Amino acid sequence: MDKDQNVRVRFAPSPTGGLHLGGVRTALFNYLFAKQNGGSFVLRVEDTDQTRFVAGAEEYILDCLRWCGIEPDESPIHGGEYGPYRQSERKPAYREYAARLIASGNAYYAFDTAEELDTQRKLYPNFRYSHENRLQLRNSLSLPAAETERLLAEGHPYVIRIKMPVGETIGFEDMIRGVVSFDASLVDDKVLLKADGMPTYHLAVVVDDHEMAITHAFRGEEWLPSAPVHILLWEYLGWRTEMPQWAHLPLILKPDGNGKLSKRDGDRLGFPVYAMNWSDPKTGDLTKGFRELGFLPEAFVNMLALLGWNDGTDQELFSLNELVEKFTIDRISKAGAKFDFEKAKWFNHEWLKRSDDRVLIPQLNGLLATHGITDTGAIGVADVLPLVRDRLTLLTDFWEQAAYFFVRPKRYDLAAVQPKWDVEKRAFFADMIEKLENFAPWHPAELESFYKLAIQASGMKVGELMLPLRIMLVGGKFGPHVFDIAALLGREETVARMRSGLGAFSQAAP
RNA sequence: GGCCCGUUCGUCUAGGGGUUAGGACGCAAGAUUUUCAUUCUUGAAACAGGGGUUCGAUUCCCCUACGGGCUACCA
Repeated sequence: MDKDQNVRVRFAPSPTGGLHLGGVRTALFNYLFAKQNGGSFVLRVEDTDQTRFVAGAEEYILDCLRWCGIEPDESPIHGGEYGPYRQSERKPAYREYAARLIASGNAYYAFDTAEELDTQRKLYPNFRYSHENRLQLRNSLSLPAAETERLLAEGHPYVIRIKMPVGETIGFEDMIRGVVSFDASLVDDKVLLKADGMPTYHLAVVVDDHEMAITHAFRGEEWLPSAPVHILLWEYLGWRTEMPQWAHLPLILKPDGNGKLSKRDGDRLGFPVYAMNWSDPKTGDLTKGFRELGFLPEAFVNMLALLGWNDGTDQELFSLNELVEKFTIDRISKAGAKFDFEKAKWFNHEWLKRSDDRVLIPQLNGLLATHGITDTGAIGVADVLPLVRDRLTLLTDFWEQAAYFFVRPKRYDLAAVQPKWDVEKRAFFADMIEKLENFAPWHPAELESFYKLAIQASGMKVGELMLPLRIMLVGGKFGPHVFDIAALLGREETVARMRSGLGAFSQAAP
């Protein structure tokens, strides 16, 4: 791979909906390679098919990339020297090049209707529009020139197809897979320009990559079979020496069973497949995203990068900057990888443990706000975070791990207290509440020894009196050390919670 | 069916002609924690099969099997 100063790498999604895991990873690898080589990362929108264009999708894609820390150098929104960056705005160019291909004899007009092609497909199970049958079909190769002229003049709908050669082997060197070759006569005459005048991906990607001076392109492995068509177009258009270097990335597969990971798998197995929430403006359907589930972008990016790439050491945790520094194409694996949500959560746990408080606090305040807490009062997220951070896998776990610092327990895990609750314990707590009202200093260690001494004096077991206290303060059998909690809650709040807890326990099992 | 790509623990993977085939997730056991987690330690767990080449193949070659992708006027 060259360290060319003019490296230009593009990511060209179709804006038809949310950005799928595979899409984000493709974008990431494109970005890493561009940055590593001091080049430009270009976001181009392949909105070829107007009927499938979804409002807001373009901004959504950009937001997802930004959340991941990827800022394009050029895009429909940023602009740039090579614009426009929307395929729909580049329409005239495609027609022109399609015409050029016809003139050079490498493409032809085809007038076959959808029905006619359907009939062919029913007649011949393995129908392919190719050199084997193109002379029997209705196109400018089979029809007399005059007839073609007439059909065009009368405005009959037509498509333009590439004329694949016979007996040629088309090969190229994939940056990941090495030499890949195809027998051109086995590839069909793909449509390049549709009846509506819009290009198919095949024509568009070649023309756009050329006009945008793209030097390297990472795309999913599903594109490998159409590579011969693209190579031929680069050649027929006279640009073969300027063709970008390609890397076909292995696919991300379903965790169970077989096949490509799809949006449905997420719904079915209970994990997101999109980076961020996406609500389809047409159907109103909401597809959940990693961000909203409580993933940190650092963890998301890290997880994605390690799905099919590693640096050859045992290191698994990488920041985006480290990835830029260490990324190498030759360490991308060739085989598809099954997505593992458990591992994804582990990455998040690790990133949560090592993220700076200043990064987490605003996000956690945002989380509290979604639960209706806009003013945390005397105790802030910053006070609570050190106590619970190691217990978090997702950012959103903060609510169940720490909500009791901000809101008094609404109900108690009575089942855990009831069986062993008795008059003696009730008396102990009544007494303890009184004593605590005057106890100082209000620190975890002092509170703990004071409490334990009182237990000893009562003759009861320590274990039996710790759990009820915990449940009074937080409501259940969870949370950090109970005296840390009491210390942070403060005297007034601790005593108040003990009072109402004592009331509830006594009522349930007097 | 045809074409293309692939195949190391359940999963993500390291390795590479001679290794006790390494790590991570998950799982199991133990320790710590008078809650629940975290953490720590330990354990079970893999080279798809068959032929070559070779003193020696998991590693290189071929075949088979299996998996995946593509086979649209979708990208």
